[in-house]
Amino acid sequence: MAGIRETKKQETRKAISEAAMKLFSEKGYEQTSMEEIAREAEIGKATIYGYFKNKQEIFIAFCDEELDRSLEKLEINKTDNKPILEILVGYFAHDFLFFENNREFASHFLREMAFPQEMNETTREHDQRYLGILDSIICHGQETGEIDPRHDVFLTAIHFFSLYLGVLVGWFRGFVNSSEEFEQRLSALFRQALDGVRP
Amino acid sequence: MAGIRETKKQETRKAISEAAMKLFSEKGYEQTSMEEIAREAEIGKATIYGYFKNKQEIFIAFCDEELDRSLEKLEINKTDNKPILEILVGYFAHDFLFFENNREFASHFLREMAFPQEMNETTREHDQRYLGILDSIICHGQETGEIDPRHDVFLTAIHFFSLYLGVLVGWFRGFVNSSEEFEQRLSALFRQALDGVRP
DNA sequence: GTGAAAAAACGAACGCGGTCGGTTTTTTGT
DNA sequence: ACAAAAAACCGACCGCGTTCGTTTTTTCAC
Repeated sequence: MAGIRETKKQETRKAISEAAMKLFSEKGYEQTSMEEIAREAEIGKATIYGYFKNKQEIFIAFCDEELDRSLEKLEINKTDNKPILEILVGYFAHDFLFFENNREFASHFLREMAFPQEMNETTREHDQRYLGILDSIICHGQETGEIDPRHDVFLTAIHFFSLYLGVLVGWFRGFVNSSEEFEQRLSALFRQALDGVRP
Repeated sequence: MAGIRETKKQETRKAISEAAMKLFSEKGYEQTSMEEIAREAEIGKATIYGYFKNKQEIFIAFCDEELDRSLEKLEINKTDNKPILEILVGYFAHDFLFFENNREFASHFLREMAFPQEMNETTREHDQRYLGILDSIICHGQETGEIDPRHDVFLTAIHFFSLYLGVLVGWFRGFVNSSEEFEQRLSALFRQALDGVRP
């Protein structure tokens, strides 16, 4: 039976992933040791390294799943007939929800996402997927005539994403303190982006 | 003589700082151990912890000095009579120089700066100083009539800073690969911010 | 079935960041 | 001048992430 090994391997991987997820959620990333994860998954500490390159990678895997779930939801209700400003704010506000509920995770996650130590395939995939959705929102805006079609779609997507990132940083640094304030700032910046700041 | 202790203390601190700087530059942050820093500074490992809270903080101190030097230069030649776009791009391009020449540092530094584990006084000071300069550039733009004075100065400063951050992230993720490309992207985004993206 | 090769699991050990307790050096007060 | 207080210093140690070498389990040709 060529399947037994493979099945067991997948089970072990899942056990590690779930153990880590549980402990990370309960006590935070730093406060969870590899030994505890191993104990929870009922395997030896060293065995983990056959499945994940290091502790950080277990965390990233967890975040990836979370992000996947998050992106799935987003891809569904993007065809609304709302003004572009609302769609964009809604998109990022949804994204922000996860960060707000998992501040410690968010810090780790964004560090890795914004300034990765090494770019791997998964990371690149996420980039593409994330920016792809943004692109389609911008395109939609061009179709409804809310955005000038002469503007490069990718560049414009980057523009709005940058503003989101800026507000996120503001949140981490204590300039923004609630989700209401978050959306408000984001709206204000997006309006500037749409209308420009020239007289 | 109340001076002997103080003098020696300063000397030791400097020795640690210089030893760390030297080793970080030579072999990178991760590859430099506290023991090596201690050996280079000709003190015991534990002594370092009387001067710096942890390894990260030695690094931050180094970056702070570098940033100070960088900001000093910037504050001087801001009264040029160039168009606002050029001033802004010049401002950030100058900032980027340091990152480009110290990529590994930059990654660590920006992680800490954008998503700090804890906000301390020094960090807040830098925020204020950095945004203060940006504020004054924006004000200058309002005076020359290039920026609508009805826009909030702080918000507009955040806007341009966010775009800079976005391009930086792009650089780290491999979307931007040279300082020329960097300035080009930045200019394009700034132009969008100035003129808006509506038809 | 059987035995050898391949894969997976893991106990033991390593390296490094960080801490503790005790010793030495400097300052202070008389 | 000299003890007592304070500050600086450091050897030894701890905990954790990661690696190594060995043992156990699985596979598969015969």
